[in-house]
Amino acid sequence: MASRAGKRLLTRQDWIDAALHALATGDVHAIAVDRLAKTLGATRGSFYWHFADRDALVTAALEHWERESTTALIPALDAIAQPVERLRVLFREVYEQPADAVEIALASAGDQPLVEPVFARVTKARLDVVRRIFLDLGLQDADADDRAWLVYALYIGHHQLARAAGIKALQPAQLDRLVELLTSPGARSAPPAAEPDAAAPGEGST
Amino acid sequence: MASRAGKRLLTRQDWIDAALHALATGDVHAIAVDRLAKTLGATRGSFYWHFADRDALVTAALEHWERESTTALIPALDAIAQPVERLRVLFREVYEQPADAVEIALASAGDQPLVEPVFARVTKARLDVVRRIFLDLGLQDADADDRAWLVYALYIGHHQLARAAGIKALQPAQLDRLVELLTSPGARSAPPAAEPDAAAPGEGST
DNA sequence: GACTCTCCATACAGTTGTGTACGGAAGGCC
DNA sequence: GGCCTTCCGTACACAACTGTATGGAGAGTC
Repeated sequence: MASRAGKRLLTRQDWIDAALHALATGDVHAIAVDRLAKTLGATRGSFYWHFADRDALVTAALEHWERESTTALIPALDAIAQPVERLRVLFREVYEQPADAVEIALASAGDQPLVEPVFARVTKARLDVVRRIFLDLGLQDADADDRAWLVYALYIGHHQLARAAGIKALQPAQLDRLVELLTSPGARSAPPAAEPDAAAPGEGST
Repeated sequence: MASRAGKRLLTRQDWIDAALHALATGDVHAIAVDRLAKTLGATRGSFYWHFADRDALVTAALEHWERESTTALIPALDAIAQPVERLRVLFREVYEQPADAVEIALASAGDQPLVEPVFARVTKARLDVVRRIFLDLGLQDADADDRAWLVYALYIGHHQLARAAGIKALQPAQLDRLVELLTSPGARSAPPAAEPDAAAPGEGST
């Protein structure tokens, strides 16, 4: 890119990358203009030329993450015709990776105004992908919803658990057993959910 | 408790409760002495009499949460002899509740020095409870480990997902299908793990 | 009624962060 | 070779937060 006096000039993307790196090694609060400037060897004067304020940087970083981690990956997955194979590829690409630190950082910041809409979009898009897998397997709508929810909850939980318990990644044999369990007829035979009116989670026992 | 000039005096527990409430509605950074003092109608002078510093409050709050949310609940669960019923009770108590906001806040702060040891202890204790259920069901060690991991990852993921996707709680019918799926022979029939060499079988369960 | 202990308010110092104002250097344009 | 645009450093005002020092009011004690 452009340079001046031998020194490379910073781009908007440089700040975004630095923000995502800070997010990965910390939390949303770690995206601090002060600290980013220090790591980039610049001052806040540079930052406020590229961005209106800190919120603009956070927003741009989240949108970048949304594209890289979700939007851009879906077409390649959908191109796989066999649903079981699609699930297997998904698991292999996604469960075997070490936990995505950005994702973990965002998961708990889901109530912050800047994070919430992005995270909701990503969640919905990913759930849709998995749901289509089970629909292609012949499951009913409600069953596919349940199963997709299960798979994705598992995905999120695994990454969190991996960090807390020090488990690095799923073993291939575990993956195979997992796919087998999830694609088994199993609970699929349940009646198409004439949901009982119950589900009054009001009482909080301990 | 004690009072002075009609005004109730604050206790150590008052500050801990306020800290946990702040944690539940925000993140770890939300535990700020300044703000807590404001919500309690006191000043930091009071706080620094009860606690050495902010870290002491955070530590005390985390230990309180550990007892209330895990340590104190295990004996009652273990008292249930039938493993399937134990799993069902666990799910009913735990999955039907709205997401524990403290837990979600802590999950992503798992790398912070103050949070990490507590969260690791809680994770291990809960995994042990579930693992015992599957051992009592007759599963081999490795299978019980896998299944426990699956159940607990599901638990964590469900709560996160519920917040992101706006799902409130599992319906009873979904719960039943879930228990059925998880206790089904399913992947249990997999050969007793002649793990491919790539697999370090221990997977660091401690 | 002086004395002490408990609990808290006030005041101050220091740190870290945001955002703005302004100036200035480097390089392209003519 | 003046001029303008791009990019960034410096300086300042301000807010939120931590931690410390100190004093003092209330209540119990003798």
